[in-house]
Amino acid sequence: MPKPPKMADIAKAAGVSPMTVSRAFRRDASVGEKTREKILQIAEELGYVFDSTASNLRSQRTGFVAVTIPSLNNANFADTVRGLNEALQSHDLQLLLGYTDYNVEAEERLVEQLLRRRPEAIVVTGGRHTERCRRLLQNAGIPVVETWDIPEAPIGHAVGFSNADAMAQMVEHLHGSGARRMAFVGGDDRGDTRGADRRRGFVAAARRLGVDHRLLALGPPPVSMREGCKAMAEILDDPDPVDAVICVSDLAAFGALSECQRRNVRVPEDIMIAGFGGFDIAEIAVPAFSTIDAHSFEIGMQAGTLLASLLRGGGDLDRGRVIQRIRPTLKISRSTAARG
Amino acid sequence: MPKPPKMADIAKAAGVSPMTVSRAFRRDASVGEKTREKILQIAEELGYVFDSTASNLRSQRTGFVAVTIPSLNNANFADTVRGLNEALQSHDLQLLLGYTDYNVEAEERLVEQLLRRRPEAIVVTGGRHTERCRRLLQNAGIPVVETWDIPEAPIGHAVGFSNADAMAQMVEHLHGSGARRMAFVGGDDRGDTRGADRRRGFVAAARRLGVDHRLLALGPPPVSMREGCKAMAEILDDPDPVDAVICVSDLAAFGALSECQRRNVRVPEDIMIAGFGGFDIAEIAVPAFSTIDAHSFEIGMQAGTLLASLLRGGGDLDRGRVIQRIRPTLKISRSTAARG
DNA sequence: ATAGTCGCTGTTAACGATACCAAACAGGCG
DNA sequence: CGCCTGTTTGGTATCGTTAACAGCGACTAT
Repeated sequence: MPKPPKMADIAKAAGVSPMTVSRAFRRDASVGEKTREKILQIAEELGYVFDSTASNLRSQRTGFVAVTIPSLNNANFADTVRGLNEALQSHDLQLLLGYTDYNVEAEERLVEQLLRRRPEAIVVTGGRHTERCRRLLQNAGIPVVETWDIPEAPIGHAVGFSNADAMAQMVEHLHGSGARRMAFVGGDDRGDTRGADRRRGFVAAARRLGVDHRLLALGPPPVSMREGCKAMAEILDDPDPVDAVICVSDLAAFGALSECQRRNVRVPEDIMIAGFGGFDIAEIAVPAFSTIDAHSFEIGMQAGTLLASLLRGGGDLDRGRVIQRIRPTLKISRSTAARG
Repeated sequence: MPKPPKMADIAKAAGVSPMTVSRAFRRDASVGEKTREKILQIAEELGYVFDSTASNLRSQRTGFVAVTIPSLNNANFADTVRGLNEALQSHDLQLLLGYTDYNVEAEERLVEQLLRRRPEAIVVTGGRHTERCRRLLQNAGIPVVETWDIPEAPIGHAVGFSNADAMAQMVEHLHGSGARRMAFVGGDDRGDTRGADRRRGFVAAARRLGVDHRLLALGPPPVSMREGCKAMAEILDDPDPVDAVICVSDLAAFGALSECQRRNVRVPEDIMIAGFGGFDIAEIAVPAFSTIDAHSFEIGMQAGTLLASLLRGGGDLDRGRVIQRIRPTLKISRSTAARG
């Protein structure tokens, strides 16, 4: 098997210097139009594939943007990644994706692994990190964006919202619909700081409104539909049930809703249900249930746009620390309608 | 801002040669245990982060496995990616992910872009590619795995199943439950070859069984819940409705189911519904609906395991072309129960 | 004692592209 | 015709690591 051709081979075949071939492969470079076409054609014929490993080393630019998310199998984070990708791909920036499985130690390892690849920027989910992880990010010398939270002490930029406030809004809405005894269904939140923040917001708002409240924890995140079923089963089996159930995610909320249907418990007449995330299912389920749309896609898009302008934007790099606050939307549906 | 340290700096600080530092950072290399510890400690103190761009170039190994999937926002593909990741991460192989948006031209561009990064292997979804894309993959000189289909003429290895056969199985099941007039709800399938295969399987089986059948196409993939609603609305508005509806994905099936609930159409008594994908929702919805579990995670896991053994497995690289056939599981639920 | 083996460390020269600088060339203008 | 400006092209050194090989001391077997 012959070795694959390199630029020097193309150069020889085209009767130009390797430098000219290099220029022919880049948008910005100045090469005669005819020369470029000839070079590209010869490259195609010889089956040349540009080698970015060499380019990366010499130019000290990889075109990578590293991204850490807790889990791929979560429509919210997937949407954020989609937004990032959309904003970045037109600038020749490639996502380098890794997941942390809702675990800050795993995040630290992952971040180190990603930084070895010399990304030009890094996007992390959440604002809680190990000490060493913070240090790594700070010293990396590249733009850092924390998403989904607005951390108290951001490392670099941030695009997110207050999970606690968003949840508090939902509690107020339910209270306005007449709910007086509420349950919060969440997961263990050692690693899921967003889940923990939502729970905090729930408790704070419930206290403030003087609403009776209880908490259910359901094992490690991500909290799925099945867990929602179990939680609702537990709630309904309780001799002294609640008026309203708020779930840490729409998946759990749907599980809860389905459990009600199985038992012929009416929603919202017998019990109200609300979720979090703005998933399609909240709108499609019967009855549709109330949720909070955190605008996952938008979060990614904004983080991506910010990075694109920082990395490829020309001169105005010094806009300092950017804290982008997204406003989650409360989407009210029949599942939390006030009782006639 | 001082420049970040490189191996030579660590070497100087530790009083050893750069080569020894290099060895200290690798598992396999032979370095004195004391020396290694000292080097790693000094590296940590100086905030050194290993630079794989240089390593990649010199060693001609990147540790990348490139993956193309149609869309991240699809639980099935996300599961496959999760399986891949699980199988590969313990071998120091990083996924390099890109999406094609169900478009073979976009796939071609993506594959070229990915190959520039010199991955050690590439996993693509599906068996249909542009001519140039096939050529690129063939000439890349790395293992190629096609997943989710078993192509007629595989480029390299394959891990998948016959979408057509799987769907035919479902048609047979519905026929066995008494359905005699069926509709298939799918998307435009210019790019979605898996969707197209499922439709083919549906038509073939329906013909074979002499079952009346019709097709609904609902715009570009991915087909979502909303499209399922619309399709079911159309079907129910038809003065001459069908017995059973098979959807190209579970999301569409759930949409269809919810439309029935809105209209108080009973499932399965008035109409049967089946989906595809083995999503959680099929099991949780009320009624639970029948689906085909394609074992998405397993597909990724097997592709990953295969690659790990090819790339890191030692000597037995020559096992030739591997065609791994996954057997999808028909999961039968109440939505397609035979009428009493 | 001597050769052979093993474990560890050092030296040199790449990997394949591009930054940087210099040179060749074309065209415009007085 | 010569000078100047701007575009296109070429030569050289280099990015930071590691493959390949050599060297050195310690230990074992004969």
